[in-house]
Amino acid sequence: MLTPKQYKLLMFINKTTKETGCCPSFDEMKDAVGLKSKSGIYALIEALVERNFLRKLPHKARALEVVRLPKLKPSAIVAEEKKKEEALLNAMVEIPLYGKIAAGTPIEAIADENEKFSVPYEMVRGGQYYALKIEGDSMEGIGILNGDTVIIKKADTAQNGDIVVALVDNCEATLKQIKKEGPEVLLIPKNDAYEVRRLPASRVKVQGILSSLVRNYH
Amino acid sequence: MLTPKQYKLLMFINKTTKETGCCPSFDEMKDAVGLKSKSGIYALIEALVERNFLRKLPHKARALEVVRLPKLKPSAIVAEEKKKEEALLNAMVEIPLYGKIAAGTPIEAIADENEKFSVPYEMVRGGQYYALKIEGDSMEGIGILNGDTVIIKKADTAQNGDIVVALVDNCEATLKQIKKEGPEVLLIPKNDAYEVRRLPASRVKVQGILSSLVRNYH
DNA sequence: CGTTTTTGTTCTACTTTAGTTCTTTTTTGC
DNA sequence: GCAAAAAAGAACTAAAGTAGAACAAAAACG
Repeated sequence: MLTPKQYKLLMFINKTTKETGCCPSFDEMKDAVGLKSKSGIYALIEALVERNFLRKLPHKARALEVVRLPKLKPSAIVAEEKKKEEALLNAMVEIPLYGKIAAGTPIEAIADENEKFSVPYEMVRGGQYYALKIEGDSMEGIGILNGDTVIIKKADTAQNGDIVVALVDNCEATLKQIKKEGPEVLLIPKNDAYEVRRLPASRVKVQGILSSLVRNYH
Repeated sequence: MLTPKQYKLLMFINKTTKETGCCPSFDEMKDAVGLKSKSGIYALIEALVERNFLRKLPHKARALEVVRLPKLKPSAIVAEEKKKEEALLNAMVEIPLYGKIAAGTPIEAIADENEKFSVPYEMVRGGQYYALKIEGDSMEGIGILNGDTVIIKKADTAQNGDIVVALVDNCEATLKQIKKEGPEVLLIPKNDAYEVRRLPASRVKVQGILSSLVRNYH
């Protein structure tokens, strides 16, 4: 349908008009698709207009409109994206470190937007993740220790038995195993020194599921 | 679609109309977008009317109406995409994954050169590191569980109390806490079901010190 | 009401930015 | 290695933006 260059240009035009609200100029386009002369852009745009992907208001500058987008990506683009994905596999990703969460007595999970935690991309593929620093020993029984960093996948539902970040009464967050019992929810610590909390389901919100754990010794 | 100036003016008109309840005058607009003459504003407005972003009630002053605004992506999405790009630049380091090590009965640390484990660079800064997969439960007491991956810093000496990879009789490697007692060395599991091994120092070689731990839950 | 002030429109002249067309060069695929 | 396609580059045309002034129309005001 489209050549890779045409596809790439069309996507760039679509993206920038949506992001900035105004159409890019030919020079901006040539930089974006990696050409050194805008005559090439002209040819690509003519082709896209002819195929009815773009419309241009005649005798106007910066006046292109995306008519439609192709359903299929050119195979060259698909291959390129696969390569990018592979590159990501060897890259690191920063996820927000939202602060400390009690594995003992519950405290608020403080949302400090500035702190970041770096993890391998594979750990956080497909989904939104954040990190929390464990404070307390209530989950010691399953090897989650004071000072560990846990990586949480955002979710608002969980299976019975999952370790979840649970928000109680909209003000205190805690890491516990969850178990549903009819209209009630059990928050189960993994340390005999702590007691299971039994709460009406309405007071408990799941904010994420434990996905990984990282501990540094020295 | 729009030129940058047109976009800026449209946004200004939209904003002030909503905030003050009445449309700004041409002079206010020229100050807002940084022009010194309002004739330019006139031209911009004509262009916006022509593109159907504005409507003006004829023979009225301060009588512009915003018909529509260009569709923008939510800024959150824009920011997220930018972050993804930046993530590509973040480097990860691959360290050898030497195979499974018993945290229970000792087995050989199999040196499989091909397997790699990716970790954030910060975790393995300054020193040589390798990864091992934990098999067994002998270190459960300090939160090192079956299936965990531990990151070991190469070293041939250790402090009392360190968790080390110890090679016994040059053939079996195991992860244990180490303690020196005169001519002997104690290898201490952290699970009451296992017994402390007491060996002459000559039979035990330290091959590394536990540095970090990574656990994946799902 | 008519006068003053504010506001909008038009015109000219000019600069900058953007789009088009053409020729030459490079790349690509048989 | 040759023909076709793609890209680069220069030269040109067109549109957008800038500025100032003159003027017309609408709003404000006593």
